[in-house]
Amino acid sequence: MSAPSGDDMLSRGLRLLTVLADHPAGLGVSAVARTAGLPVSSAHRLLGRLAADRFVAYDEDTRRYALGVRVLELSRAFQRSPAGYSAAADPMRRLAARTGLPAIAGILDGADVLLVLTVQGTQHLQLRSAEGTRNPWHATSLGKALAAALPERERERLLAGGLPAVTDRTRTEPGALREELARVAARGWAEVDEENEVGVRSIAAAVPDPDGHGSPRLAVSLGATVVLTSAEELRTHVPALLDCAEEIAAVMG
Amino acid sequence: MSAPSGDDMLSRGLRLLTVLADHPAGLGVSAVARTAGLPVSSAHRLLGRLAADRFVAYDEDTRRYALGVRVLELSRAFQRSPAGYSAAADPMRRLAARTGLPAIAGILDGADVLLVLTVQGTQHLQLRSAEGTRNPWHATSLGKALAAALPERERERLLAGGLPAVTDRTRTEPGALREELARVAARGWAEVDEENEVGVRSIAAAVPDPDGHGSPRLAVSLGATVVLTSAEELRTHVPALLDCAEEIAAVMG
DNA sequence: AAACACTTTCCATCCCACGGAAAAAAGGGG
DNA sequence: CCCCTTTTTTCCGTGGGATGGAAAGTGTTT
Repeated sequence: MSAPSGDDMLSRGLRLLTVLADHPAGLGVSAVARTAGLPVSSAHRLLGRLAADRFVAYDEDTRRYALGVRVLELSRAFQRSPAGYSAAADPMRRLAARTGLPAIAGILDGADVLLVLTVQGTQHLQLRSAEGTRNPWHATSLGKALAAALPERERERLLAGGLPAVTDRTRTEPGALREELARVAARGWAEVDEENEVGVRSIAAAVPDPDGHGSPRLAVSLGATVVLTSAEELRTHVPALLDCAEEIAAVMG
Repeated sequence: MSAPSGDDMLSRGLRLLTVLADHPAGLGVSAVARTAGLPVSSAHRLLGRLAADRFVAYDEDTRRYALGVRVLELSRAFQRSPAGYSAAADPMRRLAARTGLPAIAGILDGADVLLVLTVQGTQHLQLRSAEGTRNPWHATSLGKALAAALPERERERLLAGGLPAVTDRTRTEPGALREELARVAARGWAEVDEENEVGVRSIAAAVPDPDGHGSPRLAVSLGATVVLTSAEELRTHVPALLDCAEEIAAVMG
């Protein structure tokens, strides 16, 4: 809820990393310091340390800092870890093969859905590897599926946290969304129609919690373009989607 | 050469991250402290900060720490940055489509080749997304292609740095390897035959430096299994490989 | 040339990271 | 069930190093 990070050297350094993550083209010392809210000399020192460990790359010519190669290694390790949900990859591949559509797995992280695994479909709609992307929970089918399965307290907290419009189809009314989540919980899957991105619709189902208790951490979705796939056609894949979700639950148990 | 990192709070925290990266299953406080060479209380404090920023995930039930979701976001940002070589993706996709083989791009990082971009081939040989993987430079075609294009000083430093055997086909003689690199430099492409992984052969070409001066940072390779593709057949793809390397150079210039 | 913006270095002050130690908690045998 | 071991967590006094303002160095714009 409140500021998650302290202000020690470590948290400051990590903050610099996220600042650089928001500026892939690279940033100078003072620009980094400005956006991170730090004195220039401190930023300079911290960036030096980070660069020594190659978590940031320093371009001597342009005198700019950007993320370094070490972050790649970390993410690879993460994706292989249980938290990386690599166990979900095989069921998702089968789902994508059966339906021809791209399959995406995501988790709820704060008020965002974080995409953790993507499998390309066979159609020529190739979504760029989106792992690590954030989206507002209320604008995505993954987010709705996950929110619907949440304990009431947390679900209400999400609803109270603000529902900004992403497209002009995004639901922004807490009341209407609450009702939709009830329907989602009842039937076991969620749906989104150009609420997050114009031209894209998707369906999603939460992966049942293998532990039996607690709410699902993970959800799977199928995406499609509105021009190629009607809402009705997309719904025909709901059984396959639910199968996949249960397969994943079985594998992770 | 020497220890690259200092021993302040920041470097220690980053070291903990790499420790956790080596243990995807998760580790307890004392195990982390042991492998990182830190007092338990210090590791405990640092892990707490890292967890507060969600760079590590803490499982309250098992009391184990593992990498957290924030690293995913960082890597995504990295892959989109110029250093992530996303510009190479399109030429590589074309190369993979033309040849049917998986294409891989890598850079030299110390004595290792770090894979930064992979594109699946159309054959059923699907290499697992390998971005972030390290391999000894002298056992890979990418490494040979990059080393051959290096200034002599640096190339000799690599040769002097030790050439451990990976498979029983790995070249471990500095003299022989030096000669091979000379041939690679002359003809513009490198080749590897089960020197890094049994059953896999590959060819690689360095991407000419767009700046004109300086040595290439990036190389592209095509991989194949020995059972499906003979060395001769693989060599027929050399022109396509060189084309791709030049396309990438053009795009990045 | 002068004014400006940025990067890098320097250093005295002060704060906070440090780690040993102890407490608390969690297993694990007998 | 209790004792013993291992691990996790908390506590706290000390000292070293992080801190940030200022100045020097560097390059760019008007």
